Amino acid sequence: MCETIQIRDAKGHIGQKVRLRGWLRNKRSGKNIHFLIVRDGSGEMQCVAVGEVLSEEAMDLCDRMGIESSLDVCGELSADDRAPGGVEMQVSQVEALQLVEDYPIAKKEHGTEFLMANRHLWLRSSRQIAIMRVRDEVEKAWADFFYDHGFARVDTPIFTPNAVEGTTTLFDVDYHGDKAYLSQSGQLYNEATAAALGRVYCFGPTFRAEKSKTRRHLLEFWMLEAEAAFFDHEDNMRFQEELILDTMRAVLENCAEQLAILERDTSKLEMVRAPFPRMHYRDAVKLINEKMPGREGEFEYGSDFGAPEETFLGEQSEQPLFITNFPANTKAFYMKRDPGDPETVLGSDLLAPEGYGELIGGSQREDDLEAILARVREFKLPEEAFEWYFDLRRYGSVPHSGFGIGLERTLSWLCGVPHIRETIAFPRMLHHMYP
RNA sequence: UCCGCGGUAGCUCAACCGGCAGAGCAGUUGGCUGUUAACCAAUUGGUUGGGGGUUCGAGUCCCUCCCGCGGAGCCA
Repeated sequence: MCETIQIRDAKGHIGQKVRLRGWLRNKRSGKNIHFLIVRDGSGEMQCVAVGEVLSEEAMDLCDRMGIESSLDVCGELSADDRAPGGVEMQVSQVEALQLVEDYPIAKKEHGTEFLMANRHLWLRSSRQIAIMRVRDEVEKAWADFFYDHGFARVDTPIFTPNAVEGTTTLFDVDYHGDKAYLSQSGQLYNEATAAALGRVYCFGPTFRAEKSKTRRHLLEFWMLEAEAAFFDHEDNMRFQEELILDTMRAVLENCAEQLAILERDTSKLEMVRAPFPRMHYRDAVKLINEKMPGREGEFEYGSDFGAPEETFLGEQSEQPLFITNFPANTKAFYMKRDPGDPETVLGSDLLAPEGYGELIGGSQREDDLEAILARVREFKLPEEAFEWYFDLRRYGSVPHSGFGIGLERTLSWLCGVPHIRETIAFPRMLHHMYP
């Protein structure tokens, strides 16, 4: 038996007889010849089966083998321009692990409903495989980036005892008689671990029970949240710029093939440069009221931007855009007020270019005990639940900042995928939990 | 939750003013020595989302429920 290889390594085995194990992506047949397109997860290979070489039984097997049959083939690899990818296999031996005759997903178009109901099979398509590869690349890039910058990954709990924000909808679960909530952020815990390790981040699933039904919302999504002691608002934004640039570099360098499958216009990514433009909330409101088609003069100072405003602002520039200094009453209680502009906070949202929406939300945190107590009271939050958090302001409080970045939204932008449901293997959406 | 659109063959869709429910793909059978979503020919396949109503007659009109899609709201 010859050596089993992964298709991605095929170019290094030209002239050798090798073995592939995988699934039949597609098949084209002529008299006495079958072109088996084999997929093994790492790539695709055209395997040519001809009657002159194979037994009658083997040719008959190829004839009966349907799309997504699992198979085991051996043969010599040769360079051939007629093969997609430039390398093909002359099959000398073929075995089916399982013959499939009725694979539900056809080669032609399908609707969203059908594909979502068959998400477990849809994942086998080239486009979905490409997106999952980019996702893997981004996760690796993030892990490397934070490690290289001295951040320790300290994961935060998913069960949490209370609602951090009064207005937000959380999923509740029975915690042996007590009510617990699924985490919507590890931020407060990050502040505790940052006081222990200096620079930390957590990365995990985040749950939001809002009844959002849009192309950029999931009920369960993955968020990376970073927190750094002694970072101020400016340090925080500069660090976010570095993260975005490094993520983009990793994807452009290592996922060119995937971006090509996704037909992503990479020139749009290549032109991204730091520093990203920064826009004061007040100026963003002014811009919307002066320039946004159909909404001139309609936007009220003091409210948060909706999806159309975010899209409009994102489209104003080819660079990611920081919106800073939101009015304090629209943002979370822990954000520090801007001493030079006390109605606003030292926080920023980073909007992706091309209208892909908000990627990052970050801020410098309020580090003064009296100020944060006042904010908790102002927001009518249960003080006793935050006692441990106030301790962080009682024992060695320091200026610190952090941010959260959504993995799926980052992928939507990098991959040029308009709907977030394709950026996670099994999306959890409003009224949609199967498979 | 609200607004809009939709549900017809396994899949993607068509069916004019209410008048015999149709095509492409898939499947099946046959053909083709190099295909690139292979191609060519033939062929199978229907409780038109469920329930109720109007009508001589309903995929089509009305009521109602269910499901999906797009958007809004909501949303560190």
